[in-house]
Amino acid sequence: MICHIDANNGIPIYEQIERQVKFAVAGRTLLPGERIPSVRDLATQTAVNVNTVARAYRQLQDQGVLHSIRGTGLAVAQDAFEICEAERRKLIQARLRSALQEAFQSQMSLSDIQTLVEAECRRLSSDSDGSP
Amino acid sequence: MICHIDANNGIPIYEQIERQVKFAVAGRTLLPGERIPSVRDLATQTAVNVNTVARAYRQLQDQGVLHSIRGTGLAVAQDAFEICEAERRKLIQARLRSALQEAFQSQMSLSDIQTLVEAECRRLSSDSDGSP
Amino acid sequence: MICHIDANNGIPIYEQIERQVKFAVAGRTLLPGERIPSVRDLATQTAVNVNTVARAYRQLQDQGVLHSIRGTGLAVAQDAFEICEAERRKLIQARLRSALQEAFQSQMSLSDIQTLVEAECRRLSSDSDGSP
Amino acid sequence: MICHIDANNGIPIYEQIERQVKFAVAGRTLLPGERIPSVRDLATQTAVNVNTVARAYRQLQDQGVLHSIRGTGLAVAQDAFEICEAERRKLIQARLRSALQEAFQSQMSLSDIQTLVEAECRRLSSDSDGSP
DNA sequence: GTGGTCTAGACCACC
DNA sequence: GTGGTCTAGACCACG
Repeated sequence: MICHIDANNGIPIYEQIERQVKFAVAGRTLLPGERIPSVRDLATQTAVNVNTVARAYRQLQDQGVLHSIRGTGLAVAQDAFEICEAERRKLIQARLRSALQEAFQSQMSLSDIQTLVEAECRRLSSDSDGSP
Repeated sequence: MICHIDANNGIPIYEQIERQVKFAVAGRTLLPGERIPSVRDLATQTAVNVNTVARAYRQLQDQGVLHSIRGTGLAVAQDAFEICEAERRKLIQARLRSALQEAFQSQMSLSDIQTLVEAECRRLSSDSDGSP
Repeated sequence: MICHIDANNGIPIYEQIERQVKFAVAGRTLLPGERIPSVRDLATQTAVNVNTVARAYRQLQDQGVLHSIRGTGLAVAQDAFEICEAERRKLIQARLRSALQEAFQSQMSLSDIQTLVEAECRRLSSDSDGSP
Repeated sequence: MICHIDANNGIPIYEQIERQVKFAVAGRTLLPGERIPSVRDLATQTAVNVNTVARAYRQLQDQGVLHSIRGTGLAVAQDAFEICEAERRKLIQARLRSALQEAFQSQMSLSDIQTLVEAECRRLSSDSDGSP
């Protein structure tokens, strides 16, 4: 599993890790039962402190996404996929909704909003498609 | 001018005030030259700390949206409308962009995203249309 | 609020704090809406590291027992009493159950168990009653 | 001898094994002189690491419950019954005591506690009695 | 080797 | 003043 951390984007590092693990599970990159990298491995790999990774993993355990096998490490829980998929949808929907709501409330017209959304979508797909 | 503050949504209170003032100017609710509520009034009205309101006002002054009238308080600057309109677009675009980006990065397909956006737009326009 | 910590009883310190806060709420010592000691205060008062107290408080927030008032501190949530009361009952019941179950499974007779329980209860009530 | 291990209940696995061996001896399921499963057998049978079983056995030897028969394995010591019976009482009493103590400290009344205990006892005896 | 806990000390944003 | 995050380094129990 690969994990990209941006230490200066305002979002707490442990939350970035949390989210990326969840999204990986929701996207079938991480399968139920599979072991995840040890805290020490992920810490060195991402140049983040061990405690920070441990915190992310701990919170994922609290949410039932991971479960610990004593002395052996952490693995994705059997029912993690459902949890993560629901979570992903919820997170994305919430942010999208608040953004659109703000746009709408500030008296921007619906067609203006649509135009903006389409422009962004084009940008995103071209970023991932052709030119890097 | 009415200002709604949510103390626990993660967005700094002073920033919420800033945004709402700017959006009010951009939406012609606050007109250039018009006086705005005193720091104390807005503070008591919104149950927010005086320092926090003062900070928001100060930053609005720094950006040229407000200007002080000696001994009388603060008023909307003459060229505030242009500033705020541009600002509004920028702010909304930024938030929308980051929301869409996240959706896209989480391996949600573009068509799924579009569907979600449309659903939200319908919800918003129906909220403002018929039933309150 | 007073909090007693035993650093060497095997139970994590943050968990001891968590439990004592919950029990205080369940026992009406801490009332909904009431402010709790700041992390720094409780830390010095109990001779525990600030981070450890902060962790306990954070987990209590996650469970909806506390809520933070930005820049002001933490307070007991409005519906904390119900949560804590249920939690208390659950915790106690679980431990009692597992203890009794073990006793029973090891072929100790029910009357023996009852005797043991009564002896303990007498000990406990006399500890708190008369002689210290 | 049958041994049930729960890898994630907080109690160290070696301790679970220790307890269960002792309780088996105290309950006349394992008789003095009888051989116990080899480290490897118990390990595979319970899906536990060999080292962990070895550790449990070693500690049982240290306490005089088991003794090694050169080249043949381990057997229950001749005076193991007395040791284990006393130990069983001690272990059960300790756990029961701490559970009751916690209940009491959390401001639950003695009569409430008694009620809870009785309910649990009823449940236990009915579980073993009629319906499996 | 694994995760878990704790400490100490620093820095930040917010009020 | 408040809580929140992060780092560094230590120690522990478990396998």
